[in-house]
Amino acid sequence: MPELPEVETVVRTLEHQLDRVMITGCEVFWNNIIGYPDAATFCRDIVGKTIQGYYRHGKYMRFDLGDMEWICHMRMEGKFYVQQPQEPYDKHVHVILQLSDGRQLRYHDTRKFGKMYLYEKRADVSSYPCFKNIGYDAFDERITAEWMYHTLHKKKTALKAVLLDQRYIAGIGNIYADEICFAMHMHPETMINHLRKKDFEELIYHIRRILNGAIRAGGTTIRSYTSQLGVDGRFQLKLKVHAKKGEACPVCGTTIKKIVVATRGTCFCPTCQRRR
DNA sequence: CTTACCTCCTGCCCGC
DNA sequence: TGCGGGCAGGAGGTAA
Repeated sequence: MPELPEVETVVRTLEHQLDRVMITGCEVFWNNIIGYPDAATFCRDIVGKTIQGYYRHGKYMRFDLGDMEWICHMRMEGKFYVQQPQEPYDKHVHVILQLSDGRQLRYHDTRKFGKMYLYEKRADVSSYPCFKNIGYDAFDERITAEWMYHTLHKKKTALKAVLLDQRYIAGIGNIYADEICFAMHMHPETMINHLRKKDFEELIYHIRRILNGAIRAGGTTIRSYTSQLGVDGRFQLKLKVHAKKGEACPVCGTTIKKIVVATRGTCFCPTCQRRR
C-alpha cells in the first residue's frame, strides 16, 4: 500500500523516466478508476497535454499539464508501468496513456481502488475537490507542535487514528502509523488529548524522520528501476513492529501483539509502548 | 460534530 | 480438488 514515501518514489521515478512528455492517446478500461470527470471527458481532455511538473500531496500524485492538473491516488495496489506498446499487459491494467516518444504509461491496479482526477488548474492546490478532506502534507511547515496541540488537545481519539486521519496530516498509512507509535514509545490507543505540546514536537520529529528514512530507502528503487518491474515505490525497509505479530520486539524482546485500532490491524510492543 | 459502519474490489487463506 | 466464506484495506459516503 503506497504511503507518502512510496508515492514520492513513484513521482520522482516517473519524472526521471518521462520528464516533459506529451500524452497523445488515452484508453480507460475500468471507468470507476476515473473519479472526475467521466472517463470519456478525461480521455478527451488529457490528450494533447504535456507533463510539465511532477508533485506529491500526501499520498496523491499531481501532474502539472499546463492549463490542467492530473491527480492520481494509487490506494493499496496501484502501480505505473512505462512500457513499449508491443509489450503484453494483463487484465489489471485499467488505464493506458500513449506518449509522444512511442512508449506507454500504464496504470495497473489489482483491486481497482485507485482514483484519477483531471481538473482545470487552480492556484490553490487544496481547493481541488479531491482534496476536500485532505489536510497539510506531512512535511508542510504549517504542521507545528503549536498547531497540532491547538487542533487535537481536546479530542478523545486514539493516537493511531489521528495519524491515519488524512484531514490532519496527509501521507501516513497503516505501516508508518505503527512505526511512528513505536518510535514514540506510545500505545497506539493512547488518547491524543493526553499528549502535551512537547509530545507533539516529538511526534512531528518522528513522523518526518521515519518518512524521510523511507524516502531515502526508496531512492534505491529509482536507481535500480526497470520498466518491467513497474513503479509502485515499494522497497526493502526494515520495519520494527508493523506486520511483526508474534516476533520479538527489536528493543526488548517482548512478543509483538496485534490488535485492531481505527478498524486497522495494528502491531505494537506491549512493553515498549505504554498507554497514557 | 463525532463516531460507527458500509462501499468499492480482488487475491488469498481457511475449513470442509 | 474445489468451493464458499471471511478478511484486508484508503477514503468517501451515509446513518446514528
